[in-house]
Amino acid sequence: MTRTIFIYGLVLAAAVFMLKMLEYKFFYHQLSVEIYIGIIGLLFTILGIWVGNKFTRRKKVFIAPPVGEFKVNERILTETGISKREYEVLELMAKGLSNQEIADKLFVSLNTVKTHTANLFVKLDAKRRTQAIQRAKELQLIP
Amino acid sequence: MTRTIFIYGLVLAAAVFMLKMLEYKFFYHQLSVEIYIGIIGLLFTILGIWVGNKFTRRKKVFIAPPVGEFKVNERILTETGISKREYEVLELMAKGLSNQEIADKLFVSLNTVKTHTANLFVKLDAKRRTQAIQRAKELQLIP
DNA sequence: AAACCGCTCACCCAAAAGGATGATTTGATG
DNA sequence: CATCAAATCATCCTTTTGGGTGAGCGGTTT
Repeated sequence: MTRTIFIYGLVLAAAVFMLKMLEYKFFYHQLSVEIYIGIIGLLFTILGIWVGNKFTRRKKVFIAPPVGEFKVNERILTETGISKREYEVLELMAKGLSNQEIADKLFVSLNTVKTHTANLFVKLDAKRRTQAIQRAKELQLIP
Repeated sequence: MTRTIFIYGLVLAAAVFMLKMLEYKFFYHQLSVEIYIGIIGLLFTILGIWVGNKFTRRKKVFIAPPVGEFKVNERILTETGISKREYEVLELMAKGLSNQEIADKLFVSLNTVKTHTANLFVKLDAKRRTQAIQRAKELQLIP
C-alpha cells in the first residue's frame, strides 16, 4: 500500500514532466488549452482508475445459501432456563452483532444486554460469546 | 453503465469548465503551471478512482445449497485468499477458543494469532470474530 | 538478484467484552 | 398480599479484541 502510493507519486511526477516537455516542444500554441486540459484529464483519469483498482479491493458479494428447516429444541430451552429475552440476545449474538448493536435493536441499554449475555454464559456453561454460540448450536437452540 | 459514462462526461465537462474559470479569474499568472497541472491531475485522479470503482464493480457469487454432509468450499477458500494457517485459526475461533488458547494450541504467540485474525476479518469482510464465524459458515468454509 | 508472499512477532492504543454486585420495576402466582 | 422471576440499568474493574504499523525470515516467482 505504501509502495502503491510511492508508485503513484512517481507516475504522477513522470506524467507532469512529460506534459511539460510536450508543452514546450510540440503543443505550445498549437493546441488550444481545452485540448491540453483534456489530455491531462484523460491521463490522470486512467491513472486514477489504476490506483483505484489497486486500493479498493473489489469485494465479491456472496449470497447466503438457503438453509433447511430448523426446529428449536424446546426441552433443552426450558432445561437450561433461558428466558425469552435472553434467547433473543442469543440469536442476535449468533448473527455476529456486538452488544451495542443488540442493545440498539432491542431498544434497551448496553448494560442490560451485558447482563443477559452474562446470564447466558452461565446457563450455557460458556466463557466467551463464541463459545456460547457454538454451545447453543450443539444444543439445537439456534440453527 | 451508460449513465455512468454520461455522468462521467458531465463531471469532466464541469471540471474543465471550472478550471477554465479559475484559470482566468484567479489563478492565471498567479500560480505556476506545475501547481495548475497538479490540481487538474488530482481532480481527474479522484474522478478516475470513482469511475474505476463504478465499472469494476463487485460481482455476485451464488452459492450452491448445502446438501448432505459438509465439504469445504475450496473455490471460495482460494477466492478469499485465506491461507492454511489462517484457516486453522478460523477453525479454532469457530470452536469458541480465545486468541490466547488458539496461540497455545498452535504453538505461536498471541500477537501472531491476532495478525491472523485481523487478516481473516478483512478477507471475510467481518468486524468481529462472531461475524467472521457466521460469514465462514455461510461460505461453507466451516461446518 | 529483486520482488513477493506467508508466517512470525512486537508495540501501542482504543474499543468491546466480561465479571461481580446491587438496585428498581413489573407481572405472575401461590 | 407477599413473594419470586424476569427484565431493566448502573458502576467498577479486568480481560479480551481489534486496528494500525513495522519488521524479520524463509521460500517462490520473475
